Amino acid sequence: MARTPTTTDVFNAVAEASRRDLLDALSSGEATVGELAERLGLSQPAVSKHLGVLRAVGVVHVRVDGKHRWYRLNGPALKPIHDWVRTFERTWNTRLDRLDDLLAELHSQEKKQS
Amino acid sequence: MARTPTTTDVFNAVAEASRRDLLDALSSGEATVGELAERLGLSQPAVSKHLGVLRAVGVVHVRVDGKHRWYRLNGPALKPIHDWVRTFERTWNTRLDRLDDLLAELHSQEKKQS
DNA sequence: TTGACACATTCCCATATGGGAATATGATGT
DNA sequence: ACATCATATTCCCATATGGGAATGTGTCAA
Repeated sequence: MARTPTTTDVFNAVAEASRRDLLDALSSGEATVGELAERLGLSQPAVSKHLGVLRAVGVVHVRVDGKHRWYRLNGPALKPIHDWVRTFERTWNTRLDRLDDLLAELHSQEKKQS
Repeated sequence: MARTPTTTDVFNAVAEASRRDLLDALSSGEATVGELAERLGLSQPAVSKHLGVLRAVGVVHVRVDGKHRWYRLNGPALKPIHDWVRTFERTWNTRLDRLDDLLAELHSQEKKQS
């Protein structure tokens, strides 16, 4: 057999750096194919295809609006990756590190609410 | 161009399910190629090749011991994945969820120390 | 209807894959 | 030296890739 198809699961879909870049770009909100193409310096067909893969594994959703297509991030689809890699977290993170992380996050959350 | 080579980075190396299985198996400690092959039901050459990829991206290390080769997990090499996917954590996790996670982990750590 | 626009799809190609089978390498025991 | 064991490597092949170029599709405005 050949290599596992990119649309098999989120792990394979996200292996490609351009697709991770697309998700990063979408984390700030909805975006159009053209916008993404310009932001990432990719051709329009390239972006369309990458978004097709990301859509196939459910990590992005589309909203059709006239001749535009608004792509939106669907974060929870990335959870399997998080859950898996989290198993190994203890190999580099101590409990105190994690507490620091949590406190830092609580702080940033407080800021956003003020 | 073709697809990004598996040895490019950890993301690509870990996209293949068999290689994730290998890492899972190694999380309980060092293991031999033969052991891994039997545990995962893979052929010896297959395991050797997969380990080669994992080694190329630094997520496993080898220790030569006579005619045996003890492979060992190098967890921190997975951190880039964790760091990246963590950016999206807030899309599915609330602060309280994370607190629950932390408490659960502290509990399990306490158990291991008794 | 026609044209312009925003995307999606198709066709092309060089390239790497993972798996099996076969073979090479290297260390050990006799 | 030799046979054996544990791994690595090579050769094979079907298959999918990502990118560019070209083309198809659907929507809007005049």
